[in-house]
Amino acid sequence: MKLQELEKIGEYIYKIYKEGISNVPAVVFADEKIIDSLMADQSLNQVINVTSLRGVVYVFIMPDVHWGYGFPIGSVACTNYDEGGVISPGGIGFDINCGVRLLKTNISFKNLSDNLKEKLLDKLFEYVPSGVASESDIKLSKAEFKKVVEKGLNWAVENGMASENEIELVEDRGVKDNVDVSNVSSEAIDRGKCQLGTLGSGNHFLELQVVDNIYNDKVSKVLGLYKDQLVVMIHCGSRGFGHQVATDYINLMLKNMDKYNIKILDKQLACVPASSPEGQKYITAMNTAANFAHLNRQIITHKVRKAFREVLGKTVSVDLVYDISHNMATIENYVFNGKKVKLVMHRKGATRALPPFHNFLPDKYKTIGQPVFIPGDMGRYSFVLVGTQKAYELTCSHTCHGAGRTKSRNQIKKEIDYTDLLKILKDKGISIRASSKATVVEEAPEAYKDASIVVDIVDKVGISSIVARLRPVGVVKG
DNA sequence: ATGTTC
Repeated sequence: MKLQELEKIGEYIYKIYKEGISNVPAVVFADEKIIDSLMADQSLNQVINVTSLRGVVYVFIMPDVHWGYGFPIGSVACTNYDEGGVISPGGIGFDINCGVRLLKTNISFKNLSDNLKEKLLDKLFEYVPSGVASESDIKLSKAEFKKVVEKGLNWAVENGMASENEIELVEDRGVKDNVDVSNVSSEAIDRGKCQLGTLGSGNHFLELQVVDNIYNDKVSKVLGLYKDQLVVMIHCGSRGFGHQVATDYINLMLKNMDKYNIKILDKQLACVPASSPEGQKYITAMNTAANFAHLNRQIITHKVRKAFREVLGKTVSVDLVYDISHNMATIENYVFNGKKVKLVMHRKGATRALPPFHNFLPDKYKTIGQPVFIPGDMGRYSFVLVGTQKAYELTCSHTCHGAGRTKSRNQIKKEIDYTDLLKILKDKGISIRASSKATVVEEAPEAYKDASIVVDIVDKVGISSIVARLRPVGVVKG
């Protein structure tokens, strides 16, 4: 390669740098096959575009990388806050604070009859609205909604949908600092006020899963996970609310970039200095949407508990393991390569993977590092990992977020038939409830890499450490 | 991802 320099710098580690464009190299964690597909794809240009942003100091690309809006999904972009480093909504994504939470039950899967599993899925599908325009049974006025999103998970505690102990297991206790709903548009509030406790569509899901394999007994024990245990994984975000916040601020930034003399290679990289008035406003609006997403996953958890109790009785327990975010930006002082910098850390399809004894960790997980959940596709596996010291040193404490798409929605629709897919899943013991057949086909396992491949890479590189494998047995989709 | 192509 000439201008687009790709250099292998270690086992599963590459650098990408384009002379005259990149301010810093992107460090890519991948195997050869992933590198090949990256080089053949638009996502290569997106990686290079990110390395050209003003004030960018570190770019990390994860093995689940694929094309996204402006920034590739599977990227971490850190800019220097004190030196005019930018913040860009495209580096966070439209679904602000999309994330995953894992719930553990006190039920062994072998004790759950098919009949009860089906009943449970019926109830879950009934109680958790899913699909694009789905609305919640919680309908708030605009004024009420504003208070609710400012309170974040504290509102769930006040309303009996979460316990004080439980919210310790959510990043920032589910209440972001620096929230200001007055920087959120009236349209966003309109879209969000009837969507709390709804799943959404696309790759979002609620799954009944079984702990299928344990790779680390000690850590599993601390997390309260054991083989054959029934668990619940929830993957969703901030719905139309976050989407509108992102849209509003992309437009605002496009209008204001000239003022800061910012030139970008793609309109989708719209950005302003994080310390500018527009940047500050976006940060407060993004944090408000982040509160929404935490609350959304919490309210869904409450509904899951209701469904479980009705089907399985009062002795059933459904406890939060942890709640992670994979579309978010934070501003943090970080010591990297011996240098202390205030970083604007954009993570888009990337998960925080904090090392053991990090300040941000809840007491019960201090010794093991931050729990990391990597959802795979509906037919194969999802994974539990933990953050490591090596992630602190190599990626400012980040790892991957999923399997990564290999086929577009349109492509997979041409290849897979809904009825065939349902039969294949049924033969594997996986039942489905979905509000849209098209969505199920778009999310077919064949449209994704096997999450095992991605997880194996991050584990071997050491930017997180594998703990357990989870296998889906029931799926609720939008 | 999304009141599914502003």
